[in-house]
Amino acid sequence: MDYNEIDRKWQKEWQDAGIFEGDVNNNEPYMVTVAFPYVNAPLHIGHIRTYGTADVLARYKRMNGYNVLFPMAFHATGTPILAFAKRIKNGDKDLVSELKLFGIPDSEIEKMSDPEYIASYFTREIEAGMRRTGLSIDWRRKFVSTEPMFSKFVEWQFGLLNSKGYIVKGRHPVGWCPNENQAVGMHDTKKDAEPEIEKELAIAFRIDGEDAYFLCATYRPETVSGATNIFVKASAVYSKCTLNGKGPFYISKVSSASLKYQFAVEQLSEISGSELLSKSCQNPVTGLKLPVLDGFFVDDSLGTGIVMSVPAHAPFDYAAIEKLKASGTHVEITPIRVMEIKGKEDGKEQAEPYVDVPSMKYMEMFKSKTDEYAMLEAATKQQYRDEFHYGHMIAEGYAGMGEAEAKERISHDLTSSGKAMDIYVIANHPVVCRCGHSVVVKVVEDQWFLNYGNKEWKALAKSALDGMSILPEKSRKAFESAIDWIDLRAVARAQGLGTRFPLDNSKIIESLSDSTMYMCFYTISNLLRGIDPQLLKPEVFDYILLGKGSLDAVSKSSGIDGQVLKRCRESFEYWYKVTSRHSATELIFNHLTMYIFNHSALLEKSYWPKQIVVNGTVLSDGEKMSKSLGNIVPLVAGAEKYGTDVVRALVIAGADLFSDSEFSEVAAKGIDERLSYLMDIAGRIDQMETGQLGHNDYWLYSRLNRKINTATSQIEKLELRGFGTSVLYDSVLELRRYISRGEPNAIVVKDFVAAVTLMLCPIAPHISEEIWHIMGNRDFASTEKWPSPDLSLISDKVEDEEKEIDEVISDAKRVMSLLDRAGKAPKSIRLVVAEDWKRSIYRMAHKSRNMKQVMDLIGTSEGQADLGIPGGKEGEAAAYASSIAKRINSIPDVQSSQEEEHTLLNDAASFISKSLGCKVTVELAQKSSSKRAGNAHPLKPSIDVET
RNA sequence: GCAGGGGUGGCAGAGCCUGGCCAAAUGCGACGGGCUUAGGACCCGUUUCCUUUGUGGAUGCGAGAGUUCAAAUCUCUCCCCCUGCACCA
Repeated sequence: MDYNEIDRKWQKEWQDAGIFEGDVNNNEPYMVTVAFPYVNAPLHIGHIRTYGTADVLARYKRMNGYNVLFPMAFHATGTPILAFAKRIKNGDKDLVSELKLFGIPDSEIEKMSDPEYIASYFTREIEAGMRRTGLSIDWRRKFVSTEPMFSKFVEWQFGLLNSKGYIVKGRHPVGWCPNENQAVGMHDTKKDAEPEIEKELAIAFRIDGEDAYFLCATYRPETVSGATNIFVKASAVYSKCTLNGKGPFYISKVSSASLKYQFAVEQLSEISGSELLSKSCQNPVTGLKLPVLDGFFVDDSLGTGIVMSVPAHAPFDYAAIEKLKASGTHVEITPIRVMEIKGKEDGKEQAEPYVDVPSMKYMEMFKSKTDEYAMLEAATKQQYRDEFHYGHMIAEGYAGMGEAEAKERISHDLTSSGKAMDIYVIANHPVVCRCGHSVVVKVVEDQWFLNYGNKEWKALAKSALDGMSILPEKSRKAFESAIDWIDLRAVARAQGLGTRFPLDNSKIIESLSDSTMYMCFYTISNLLRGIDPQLLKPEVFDYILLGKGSLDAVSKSSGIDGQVLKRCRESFEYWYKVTSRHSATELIFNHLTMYIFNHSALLEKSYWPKQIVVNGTVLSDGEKMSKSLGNIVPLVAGAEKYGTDVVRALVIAGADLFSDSEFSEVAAKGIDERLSYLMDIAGRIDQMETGQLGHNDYWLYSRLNRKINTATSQIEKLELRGFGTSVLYDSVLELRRYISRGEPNAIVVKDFVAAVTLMLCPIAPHISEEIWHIMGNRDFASTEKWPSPDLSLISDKVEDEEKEIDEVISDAKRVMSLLDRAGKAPKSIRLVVAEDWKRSIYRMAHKSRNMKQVMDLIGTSEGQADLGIPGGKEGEAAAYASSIAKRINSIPDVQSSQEEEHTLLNDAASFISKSLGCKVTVELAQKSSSKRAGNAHPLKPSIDVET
């Protein structure tokens, strides 16, 4: 079928009819918003996961009579667009080839050294892509996050946050490129490595006979009392310097250069590492005299370039000492153990021989590693892991404490007595900036933060969350932890596009923080369009969003027409009552949580979000879509190639909300086949007969109404995988069976296809619309009423009976194939229907799930009468009951009588006969002459194949 | 490391909340057959093992233990995988 033609036709019809434009009216409102796209790339099919899921909800709600608003805007603030422009300017080949992958012409790429142009180009492209995908968006409300009128809104937001005391000032470590002199994040580094910043404790070891210290950075300050010596790198250059006026300290020259982004560093002198070897110092806790040694593993660019050596707890330290000994250096060092392992139940440590030097044990554990360095790394990791979980201090002053507690206490003790200080390091060093320089840690003073750590604010956010529906519900826990976890968030940056930070005009508001409330702005963006942004003073938004002040006063002071202000207020009040927010799962820990916080802080409770929906991503043939793999499917190209609805169904309904969905050609073909089948049937209804409804017809009605019932509850919860399977795949199966079973009834098929088409509409709107019109309807399926189930037509009995027919056929086929193997050809088949007393026994067994009770009943004459066992059949009944005793737990609930079953099979005999290619007769067990009559069970007639 | 989500048949993926018609839906793949000049599409069958004029049995849902008349489903322990971890959209 020609999807493209159908897609375009209905997109145009919808557009012309304006059915997706939402305006205030008397119906119940429902507003759906999605994380707006960042305008530095075209859409690929992965985007449709989130946008499409939101669209499904919007379309579903629309069909349920809600007045739906699904708006869209564009995100352009922040640094990526600037970086993008710069890369184009520098002729970055990777970026250019990536853009070409999306089919962007050279003539356009050339112009992209201008950030403005990038934003406008992709804004157009993305909108076109969304339109091409049939998203039911009200485009009249679109805006870009860099627009002046939106900036005014953001300024209002931050002014209000500040007045509530949620903005604070402090110091903060960031990844920093000393060469480019700016903060760097993941997208600024080679291999897109995220600079992981960790805090270490730098401990000062007083040098004997000199007013100076060795400054050792360590992750494990709790082991300091086990320090037996100091390691330096003999070949490196060290610097004697003060940090923030303290010291003087010896640290490596390289580290002194990077630490100046954290401290005021005053260089005093330089000295070679080998010269340090003659010095000694004191352990700050135990007072032990520590020699200085050359450590083979010491890297002068890590930490401070000086390491405290704890051989008992650090495999590297132990190994370095052994190495020195082996090379003939005179070393007299006894490892000192500071903790022991308790509570590990595998018993290994009881038997271990190196109890005084635990690190030896761990080295032994990984001795199979060929590479010594890898062995030591593995040993270090394992030892730390064990000691973290099971370690208990034995060192004086901290005995009995767990590792974590001891670490905290010792750090505190050392820091408060001036013997140590915090320093930040790049944990995954080296992280290299795109410019080629190693990234260091810079502590930014006077940084502005949103204080998400504020207790009252957290409580507000929690209560907002409690009042919200979260889909899928199982992700609620993630939100709860996110609210607990989120703390200070830097909010002003030196660079990037965006809104100036009201408290410091030299800064730009960070781009995730400026997009936490923009959903409100949709309700008024179309009304404010054309108004001079300068008029949008805070009191305007106070009035519109908070209902503060009087219309006249605000109109007068702002200079904005009172009618406009009034409509804005009404629009906000109307739409923002019920909002559903959609995003991908990875935004739970930042955007979505910030969204909750900001809404709960700024708006009245009645305008807090009502629902958040999160979804997984899209894989392409099992792989994550990535530029390097070249497996990104651009959205428009995908829609053109496979058909919009095929892509939509695949991506949206291909997986559970929370898991990743899979895009593959094979699956696309599968969807295509089903959609084509439905369309084909719809076109053939006219040629079908009508007549009296038979068993088969009631079966299809039962299936249909059951489907409507369950599918509706599934789509309510956006369980779209199950929904899609039931509405698309199962429907096709059911229709096929129905048609092959006998004369299809036009009315029944029409009812079925109509309901299925309407339910399919949110997922596959274009094809549904087409089918709907093929069936002779004039109005849009998209605005049609969602089908409601007729529960009275749902019948377990009818469905069980049809299932019985299918099973008779498949069982008979099996028997026939066995006969075939034996070289016998079937002549005719007799189906023998089980007696009613067997049904009584089944029912009893099903109800009681206790065969003894049933047997007891058969044993009494009253029981026999109750069960309808004819005289003389007691023995047979008891034997029968015991024969089914084994499967007591799987005895079905039988509703049909023998008479009914007989009629059913008789009526279906021609169908069964046709399926088997053999004559079929049906008889009652008590009247049957078949030897196999006794084998008949309720719903499982005995099949006697005569040869 | 912390937090969240997972581990089901050749593969993908239901089922798990609310234990029992679950040898486990559905799809894909594979194999055999039909249709066809042939291929595709379509249709039928098989796809853990054993048994077989059938509706029977064994094993079985990451590993182990437990609760129960009964466990893929409930409890505990362990192993493994995925995602996120902040100034970055």
